[in-house]
Amino acid sequence: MSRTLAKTNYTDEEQQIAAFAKALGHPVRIQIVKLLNSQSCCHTGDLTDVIPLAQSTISQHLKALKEAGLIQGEILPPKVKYCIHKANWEKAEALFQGLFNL
Amino acid sequence: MSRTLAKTNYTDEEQQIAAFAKALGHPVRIQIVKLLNSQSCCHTGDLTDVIPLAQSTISQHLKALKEAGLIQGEILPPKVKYCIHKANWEKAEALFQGLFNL
DNA sequence: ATAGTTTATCGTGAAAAAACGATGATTAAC
DNA sequence: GTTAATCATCGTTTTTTCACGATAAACTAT
Repeated sequence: MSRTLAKTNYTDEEQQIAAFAKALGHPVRIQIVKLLNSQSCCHTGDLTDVIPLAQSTISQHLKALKEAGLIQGEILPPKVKYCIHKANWEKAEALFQGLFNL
Repeated sequence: MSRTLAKTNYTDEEQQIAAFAKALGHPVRIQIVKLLNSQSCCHTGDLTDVIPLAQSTISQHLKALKEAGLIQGEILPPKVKYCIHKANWEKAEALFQGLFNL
């Protein structure tokens, strides 16, 4: 079976750092992670108060950050508490540091 | 005149780091900046040898990195020599460092 | 002048991102 | 059981990204 005719040929590290970078590639998401870092955590509602975007839009951005692994959400009915995913955050930090200190 | 009904309200810093992150948000572009950092500089042709993508596609990615300010190109006919834009690279480094050390 | 090399740009198509309103799901409080 | 609150998901539209081939631009070398 011939699959992947066009080889991808990126290292895991390259893909990982690109994924982190992509997740941080929007000013709203920068705002969000900065907020989550300053306060230890916060709810979606807190964000909709601060950010002039529709609630559904903010939810989408949170999903993007979550899928990249940079944040995590704890369901705490009827709210959801979002926090930085510390382990992955530090992983991202290390990757960027490695990239810039070549 | 009413313009900008939906206020943007991002700081320059947030926009700047998001722009840098966005430019780094693709594995090929990570590969490219890594290459440009290891060798001091290189030509587009060198990249097309290493990366299995069409020449026009690579040129597009170089353009994205250039517009973000992370690299610069010196026309050296008939070739173009690409290098890291050192000042902006260090600016990006500082911004990411600031983001991660909150 | 002709031909060759190198790179950017144009035009296109497919896929993903960004934004919104509306709807659903879940739980708390009454 | 109704109602209110909180958040995610769905469906949609618009814009942007990614990739390609083809063409154009610029300079070398013959």
